[in-house]
Amino acid sequence: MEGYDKYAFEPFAVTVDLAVLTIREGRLQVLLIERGQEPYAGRWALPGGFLLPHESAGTAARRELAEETGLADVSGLHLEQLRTYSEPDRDPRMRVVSVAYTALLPDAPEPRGGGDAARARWLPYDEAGPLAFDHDRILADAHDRIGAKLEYTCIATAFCPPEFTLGELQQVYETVWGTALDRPNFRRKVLATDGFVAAVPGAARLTGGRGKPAALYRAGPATGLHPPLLRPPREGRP
Amino acid sequence: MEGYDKYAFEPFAVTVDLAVLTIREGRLQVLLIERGQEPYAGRWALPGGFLLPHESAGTAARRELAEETGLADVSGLHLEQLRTYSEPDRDPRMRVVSVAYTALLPDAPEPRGGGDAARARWLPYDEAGPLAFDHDRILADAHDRIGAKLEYTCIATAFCPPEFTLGELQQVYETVWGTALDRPNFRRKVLATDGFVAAVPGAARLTGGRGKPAALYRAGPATGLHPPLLRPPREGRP
DNA sequence: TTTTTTATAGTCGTCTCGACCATTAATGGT
DNA sequence: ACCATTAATGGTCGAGACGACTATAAAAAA
Repeated sequence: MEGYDKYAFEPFAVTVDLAVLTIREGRLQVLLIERGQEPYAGRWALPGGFLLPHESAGTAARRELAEETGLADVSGLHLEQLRTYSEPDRDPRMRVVSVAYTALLPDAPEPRGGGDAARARWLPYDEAGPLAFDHDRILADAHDRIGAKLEYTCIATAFCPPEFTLGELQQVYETVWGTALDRPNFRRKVLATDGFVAAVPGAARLTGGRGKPAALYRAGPATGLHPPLLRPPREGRP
Repeated sequence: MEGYDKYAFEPFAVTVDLAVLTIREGRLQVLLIERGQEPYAGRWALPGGFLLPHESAGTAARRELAEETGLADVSGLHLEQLRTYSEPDRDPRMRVVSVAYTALLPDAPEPRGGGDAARARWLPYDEAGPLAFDHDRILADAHDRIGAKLEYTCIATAFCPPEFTLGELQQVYETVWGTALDRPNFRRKVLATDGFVAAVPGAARLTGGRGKPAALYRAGPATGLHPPLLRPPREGRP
């Protein structure tokens, strides 16, 4: 922050990129848009765009999220800064520094193609082939971060609708981590963690299919998990 | 990343800011430089500077770290991106987007005033009065992040010299967290965590003052802590 | 020598967690 | 109507981790 007068500084273009994640059909899916022009024409990319002159990166991210998903109200969604990507050659045309954000959505409406005429769609995380720019890296970083934060925060509820069953919450963990969890143990842990979830008092229940109907819960006031809900250690020991 | 031709984009200045932390005299201290010019002339600020045209933020951060600390070799130091600050009014002169980094130093040489003629010094974290710009916020975020990462990573060794005692390692935790830990329990936990520390085979020992000499350890190959070393819960329950 | 200081070793009870098994309440098929 | 299936919920049991605490060892200071 020193040397304003001593050193010349280069102007950069600053953008935000969004890794918008949801769980559809039991799979982790990501919102992608198809690029219409070079470079990477025809390739899929994370949604994003330039910061407007008087916008912070967070504000720009929320604006882009609204535009790209077509949702009327994005104020309640979980939006979190991931990290900033600034490799000099990450955009072949010019110097672009991008602040990446991760957004978590509960339900998954088919995206109404955003402001641009580009196509937009959900794609399963593991099928999101090679993306444009360094977006593969950004997406992988987002997945890592979310997986880690499931352990010691309550963000799993951000993937769920306002009222959800413990089975749905468990599916979030299993889908993001790619591992199976023991249902009674998961239940015991979640209910023992103060403020994680709150039972819907009306003893309401949901009928999703067959089997005993499940009790409904809402997200609780807690944000952190103490002690954490640890991911089961990988089997293979190299 | 769409709309290059549709929307005009504003050029921004991009800087890096560094929260350089160390432990001196049993206290968490931060490297600060005194601003010589307006705005915030005479105030203390985090070191930092503009990205050079062909530099990534990480490269710029490491360069600034070397310049500011005067250390010959900063390649082994722990340097990690914290987050990006982009509020439109964070610098009264112009639009500046800053990528903040956290650096952890083992020993703490008195800083040789960097390239700029500004004064540089270590200051205890809790005495780092009001800083210039939004640097109070950045510094607090860095402290939060480091405190959290002590729980589930091995970064504590980044505060220690190449060879250290378990007592020194424990002091890192106690200083950053501001809590006392039980020595035998801390020892048991660290030694039980595979790859956290490795005993120096020569049965070497260090004489720091009185008392029984302690065995020396080096940082192990592990980076994560499974299960984590949880911070003791705060006493007051609001 | 005695006291002080710090490192290291060990104990014990509580709590958590993983791996199970059992029960309940719904659906679908015969 | 009956039974198999499915999923939620409830509970048990043993291993392990952790907090609190006591004891021993090895050095310097008094």
